[in-house]
Amino acid sequence: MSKKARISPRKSPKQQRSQGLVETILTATTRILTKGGYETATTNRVAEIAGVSIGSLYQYFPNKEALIGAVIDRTVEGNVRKVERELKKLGDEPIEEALRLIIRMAFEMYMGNRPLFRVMFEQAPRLERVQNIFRARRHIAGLLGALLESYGIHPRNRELTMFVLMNGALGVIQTAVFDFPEGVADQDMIDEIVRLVMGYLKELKNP
Amino acid sequence: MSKKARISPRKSPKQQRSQGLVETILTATTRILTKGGYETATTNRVAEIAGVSIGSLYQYFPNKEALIGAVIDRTVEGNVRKVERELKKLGDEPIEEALRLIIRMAFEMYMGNRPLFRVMFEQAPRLERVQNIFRARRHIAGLLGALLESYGIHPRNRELTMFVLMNGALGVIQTAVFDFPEGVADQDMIDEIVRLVMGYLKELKNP
Amino acid sequence: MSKKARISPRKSPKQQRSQGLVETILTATTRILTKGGYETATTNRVAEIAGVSIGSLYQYFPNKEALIGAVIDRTVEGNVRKVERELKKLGDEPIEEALRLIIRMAFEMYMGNRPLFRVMFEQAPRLERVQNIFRARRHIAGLLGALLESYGIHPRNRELTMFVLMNGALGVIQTAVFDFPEGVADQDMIDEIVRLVMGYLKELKNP
Amino acid sequence: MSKKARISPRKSPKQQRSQGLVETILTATTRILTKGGYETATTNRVAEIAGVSIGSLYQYFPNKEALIGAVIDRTVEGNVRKVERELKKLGDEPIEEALRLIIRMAFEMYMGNRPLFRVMFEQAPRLERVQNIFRARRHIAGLLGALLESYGIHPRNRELTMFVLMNGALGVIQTAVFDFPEGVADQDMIDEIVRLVMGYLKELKNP
DNA sequence: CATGAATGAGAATTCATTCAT
DNA sequence: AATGAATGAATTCTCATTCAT
Repeated sequence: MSKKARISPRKSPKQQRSQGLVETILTATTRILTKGGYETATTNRVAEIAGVSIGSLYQYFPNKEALIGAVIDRTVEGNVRKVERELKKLGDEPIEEALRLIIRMAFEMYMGNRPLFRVMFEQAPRLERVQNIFRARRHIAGLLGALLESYGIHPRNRELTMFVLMNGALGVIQTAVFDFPEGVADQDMIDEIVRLVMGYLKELKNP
Repeated sequence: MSKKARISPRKSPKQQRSQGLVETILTATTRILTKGGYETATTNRVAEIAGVSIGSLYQYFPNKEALIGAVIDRTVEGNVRKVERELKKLGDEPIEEALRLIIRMAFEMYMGNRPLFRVMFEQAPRLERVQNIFRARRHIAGLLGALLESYGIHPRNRELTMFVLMNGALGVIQTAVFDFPEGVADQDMIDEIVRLVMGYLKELKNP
Repeated sequence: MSKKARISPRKSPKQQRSQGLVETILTATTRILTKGGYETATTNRVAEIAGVSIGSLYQYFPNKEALIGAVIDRTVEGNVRKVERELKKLGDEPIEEALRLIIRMAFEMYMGNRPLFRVMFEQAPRLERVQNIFRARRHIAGLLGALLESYGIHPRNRELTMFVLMNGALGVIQTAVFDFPEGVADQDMIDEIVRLVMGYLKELKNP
Repeated sequence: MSKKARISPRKSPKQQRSQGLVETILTATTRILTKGGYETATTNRVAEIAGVSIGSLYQYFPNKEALIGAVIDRTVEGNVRKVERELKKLGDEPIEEALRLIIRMAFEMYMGNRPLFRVMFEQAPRLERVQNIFRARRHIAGLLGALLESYGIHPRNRELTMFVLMNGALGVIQTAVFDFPEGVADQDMIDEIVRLVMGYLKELKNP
């Protein structure tokens, strides 16, 4: 039995019925993953919760990896779209305020999906999905870079700068999601991350 | 009969022979984990690679979780000790230089153990080892806090500050470990993280 | 996740194929139990003998206990039904003759299933099946009590009387099954048990 | 690895130390068997409880079967001796009273060792120990036969009579040990068994 | 003789995947 | 296409037994 299986969906479902099926399955998988983690997400259970036969599941996902991978992709894409939407909403607020809004959004996004993020982080490597995740991050970094330019900030090495800025902030958020320091209010945490980012930006100007 | 199995080693190996055995098993596990990830680390395989019978393995680790947990603990402890050692070596260099040294050390530590860190981050939650990991982080954060104080830096909320500082830097490093930006030299990355941290510290003084 | 596993069948087999499967598995288990005792009845062996995959076995029995338990239940129920059938056949023969028929039936039932009865007695306690067995015994005791009443025998404490009568007779039969006295004909043994029971009944009348 | 192992002790221990060792091991085994049943009586556990090394245990018992077998033998022998002692104490009481005393003794013997008797009944067959048990029963049946003769009772087929008498009474007692009827006093149960036996004896005289 | 660390065959159970209907 | 019963390789873990010290 070959373990080297395809990771992309077996067929691109074009008919409505299939579309719905795929959607149902992905939603069920996401829910199970969110509730019980990877261990509880057996293919049979997914099919059962989705109200679909296990055979049908395998009609659309050649194996479990493809299924989990699709969930990750869908989640990542959804998040990217959400960020894009929020960025567009931004008006002419001062840079610090804009960053605070973005950071709060990220904070809430992670906090609201703790278990799923955990699974994503756990399983993405095995599933060769990390690249997708990192591509998404780079995409968002690009958007943020443009935002900063619009505020007149032109780092020497823009890619590197955005990498540090974004992953610095996310590093704090991610850890906070798992091990939030006692006695600290969410708001204070967000303020502090803003400080980290603002300090970095100032440092770039006057090193 | 409790199915909630012990997570600590079954017997504390006091005799030389056993000491060696435990060591051998942990080393083999680490190697397998490093090479092939959690999925490849079956208990039988560990025993085989360690050149030990499966029975002996279970003589010292009541179940697989305890084994993996022990590996995580051992690694965490080793890292903590290493950091402590490096911190002691620090002399009277300017603060920026001290931070650079510490950041480089962390950078190299992660880079040199990529796969193991991945497994640790993956499995720690299931094994209730996260607390150990975070405790270790907090311990180091405390040491770093003391270091900063020795440089005359007295944050208002020291715990929160150290949390942000440390996890901000580690966030960049961790991501870099998995997705290093192309065309960037290690040295540049380290410099940039130093900038992130220094900017944050200055921001604390003059907000 | 409860480790206290279900003891009842995992799914109630409604389709013909499954019905047959469950039947096949139970029959195979009974045969193995009869031939080699509990120790030889490994789940894998049962599956093999039944010509069924081990997976299928676990599809219908959540664990080994449930399997053995089902065998015991099935056997007990079968025996009860058999006794009921025989009791119905009874006509207007004199009481002694009626008892002789019943005793002979019990004698033959035990004799024909020696090893299975042994396993049942061995494993029933662990499997919490004893209650079922004793309930069955009490049920039959009730039927016998009614029979006696129809012959004008009204013991003071009917439950106790039936307990002694029935288990007295069964005690002899059970031992005989394992250690039949040499030089004694089955018929003589049965006659003697009838004497034991008749003597007891007379004693009740004229103590 | 041969499963057909010796069942008799590996060596007959003649030295005091060994005698004590064997005794200690048998006692520990009995205790474990009594408390937790056969499943809990692993050889390693027996050795531990006995305060003896597992190696020493195997010095005196070639395998587990021999160990359990020895426990059964010892228990059976002890019981036989106890019965003999009690029988000797009997004076010139009327036969019914003598029988009552004996039955009460048997009743108490079983009641006081429920779990051990259960194990004996379970494991004896596998261990080819049944013969010993039945031999002991026959021995006691012989003594009881002599007792009856001393009361002027001369059954036609003495062996068969004693078989029925003894196993009839024991059948009631054994079942009572596991499933005592509610609302019945021990004393009443014993009286009823006496009635069963007395009725049988009368039946022998005037059929 | 005693020790107890070491052994490894074998048992129960799971779950991704297939395929006859 | 859909179904879900059936499959069986693979995994964890136990415990009787051995043998070097």
